[in-house]
Amino acid sequence: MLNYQAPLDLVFQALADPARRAMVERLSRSPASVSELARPFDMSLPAVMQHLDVLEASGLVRSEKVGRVRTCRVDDANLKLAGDWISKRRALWEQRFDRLADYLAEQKPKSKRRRKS
Amino acid sequence: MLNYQAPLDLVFQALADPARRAMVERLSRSPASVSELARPFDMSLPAVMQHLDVLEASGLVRSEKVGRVRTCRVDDANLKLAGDWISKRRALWEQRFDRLADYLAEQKPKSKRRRKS
DNA sequence: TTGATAGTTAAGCATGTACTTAAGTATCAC
DNA sequence: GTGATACTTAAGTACATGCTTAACTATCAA
Repeated sequence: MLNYQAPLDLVFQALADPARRAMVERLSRSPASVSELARPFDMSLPAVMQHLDVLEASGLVRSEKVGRVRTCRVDDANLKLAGDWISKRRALWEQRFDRLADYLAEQKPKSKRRRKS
Repeated sequence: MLNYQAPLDLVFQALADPARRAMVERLSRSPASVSELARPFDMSLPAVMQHLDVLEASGLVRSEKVGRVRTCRVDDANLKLAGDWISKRRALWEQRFDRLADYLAEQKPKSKRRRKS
C-alpha cells in the first residue's frame, strides 16, 4: 500500500487543473474525440493527452478507440464520490452550527440580553 | 492574471491530499488548535503547518491566534463552491442521459424491437 | 501506394509539492 | 527571570507535474 493513491486523491487532483475541469465540462455535455477536446486549448496534443491520462486514471473519464478516433466520455461514478465527500463534510459542519444555535437559543432567554424590537 | 490561481484550482488542489482532507474532516466536527490537528499524523509540525497554509490559501479553513494558540475552523463557503461545481456537471451529465432516454423512447415504438413481457 | 488524419511515445526541462531538520520567536506558569 | 509550550521561519532535498518538441504508428481516402 506504499504507492497506493486513494480514489479521492486522484479525483480531486484531476479536478485541480482548469484545463482538465474544462474538459470534464465539455464532456458532461456530450462525448468527444481527442482532437475535439483539444481544439479550445492553446496547448500541444501530447499535453492534452496527458491531461486525459490523468482524467482516466482518476476514473472521471472513460474512452474507447474505434478506427483511429478515440471517443471520450464522462464517467459519473467518481464525480459522485467527490460530491458525496464534500456533502458529508458540509452536513457535519452545518449540524455543528445547528447545535450551537440550539445552545444559544437555550441560553439567551435566561440571560439579560435585550429582546428584538 | 499570469500568476493567478482560480479559487476552484486551490480548493480541489487542497482536497487532493489525504492529510488535508483528514484535517478538514476533523475541523468540520469542531475547531481545533494546530497541535490538536497535528496529533493524529506521523509528520513534523512544520509539515502540518504547510498543509494548513494550503488549506487557508484555498479558503477552506480560517484561523486566528489568541495568545500562543492558533485556532482553526472550517469555512464553508469554498467547500460549497466545489460542491456546486460538481453538482452542475453531474446535473448536465444526467440531463444528457435523460435526453438520450427520451430519444430512445421515441425511436423504440417505431422500430421492430420486441415488446417487454 | 501515397498522402493526410488522428493519435501515441519518448525525452527533456522548469516549477511545484511534500516533506525534513535546525533554529528561531512569542506566550504562559511559576 | 526561567523553563516549558505552541507555534513559526528558513533551508534543503526528493519526487511529481505540466508542459514542450521530435519522431513514430496506425487508419482512412483516393
